[in-house]
Amino acid sequence: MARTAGSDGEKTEATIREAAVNLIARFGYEAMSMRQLAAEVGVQAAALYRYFPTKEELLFTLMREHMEGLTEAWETARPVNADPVQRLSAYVENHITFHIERRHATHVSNMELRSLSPERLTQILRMRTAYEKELRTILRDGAETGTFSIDDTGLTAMALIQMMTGVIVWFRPGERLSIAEVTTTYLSMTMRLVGAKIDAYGAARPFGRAKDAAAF
Amino acid sequence: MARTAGSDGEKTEATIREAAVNLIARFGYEAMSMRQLAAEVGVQAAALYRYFPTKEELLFTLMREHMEGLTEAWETARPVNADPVQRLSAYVENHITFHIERRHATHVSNMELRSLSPERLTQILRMRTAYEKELRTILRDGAETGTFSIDDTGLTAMALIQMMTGVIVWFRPGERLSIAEVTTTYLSMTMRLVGAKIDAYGAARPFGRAKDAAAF
DNA sequence: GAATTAATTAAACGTTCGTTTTATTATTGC
DNA sequence: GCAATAATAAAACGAACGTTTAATTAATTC
Repeated sequence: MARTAGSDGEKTEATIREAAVNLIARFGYEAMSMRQLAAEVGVQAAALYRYFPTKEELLFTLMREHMEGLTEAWETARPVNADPVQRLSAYVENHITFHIERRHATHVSNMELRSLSPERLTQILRMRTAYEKELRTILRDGAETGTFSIDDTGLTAMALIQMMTGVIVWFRPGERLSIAEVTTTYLSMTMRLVGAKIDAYGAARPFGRAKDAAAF
Repeated sequence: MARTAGSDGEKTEATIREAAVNLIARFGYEAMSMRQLAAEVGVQAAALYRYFPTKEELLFTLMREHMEGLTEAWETARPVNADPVQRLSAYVENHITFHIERRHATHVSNMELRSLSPERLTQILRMRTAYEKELRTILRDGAETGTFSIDDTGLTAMALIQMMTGVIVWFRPGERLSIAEVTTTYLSMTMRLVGAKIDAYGAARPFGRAKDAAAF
């Protein structure tokens, strides 16, 4: 009926975050109750409010940190002074790896946007748009230099992102394919989709050369 | 406080279906209350239970009919005795057209699966799997005859479906692009993604010949 | 070791939810 | 035009929801 032995705020907060991502991904934000979350964490529902003032703020925190993580991952992975093929390769690889490794958090960020207040929705969408713009820039550069042949840059960017993010719907770790195999195949499909020149792509390939060269 | 003048069961049921699809697509199944739905229809909440025994049965009905509609549309559109390129073209065209014209129902069928009971979920997933299998068959046939060059048939099918269905996320009728323009561009991207031979595709093209020939 | 602060429980609050019950009126069939 | 039935309204049910308040104990500080 009060503070329990060995209790630690930082640990509790981390446990809440983790449990919330899993529960929301599985049941949905609206369907997850604060009591259910508290039970999963091992505390009473009231204890959650020491860490997050409202249920929506908890959701927003999860989404914001997911988007920040994605942006940071890309800033780290983004090659400097590279040609469009290399940059597109890096984007695809980073996107798929990041999303597969954070399947549940991605599910939350993609499916629960409508549960955010307008202001918070705008904030998340702004981060998402900025991230997607990076891809559009790569595609446009590649189209202008003749490396890619693309009808509609914006439409192609959306198609690629939907295709790549869709991996989390069917991918299950430890089954038929490894992350690396999935990434390789998606890289190959992406390059064909944007009409990348074989030579330019072949020269830029970071891994899996033999199998993919045949795929073209 | 009882039956109202001009009330008609069939009309009311149709109105409920329509309003439910829109509300669930906008707010989500869990977030939509039966009272909210009733208000949208213009009746009391109790009246809904004359048409659907539970909220979940209502959701299931909407999903089942959406999947049945998709299956029927494909059975009508499916070409007989056609080569893989023609069949893939028909599949893409049917899929995109159907989904764009039923954006809200598609949203419901894709996002609210976790609100179904296990038995109903299985039933919907069975219909979906059967529909997706049609695409895998086309891809496999094309790969075997050398018309397509594909790494992994199952993976490519999932990638294509995610890419095509993703249209409903960003497409808004009456904006920059028409349905036909979107379909044409997606057809072009699809054919490149599966490595279709240009000649075979060009010969099979049902529409938009000039623009798309250039796209390859 | 006393005072302070951090972490939590237990209980309750008002609201809303899906659903049921009962009564009432419009329409239809004969 | 009268009985049967279809279509609704009004009110209520118990349960669950997000959240708040107050009390209580563990850990930390000095």
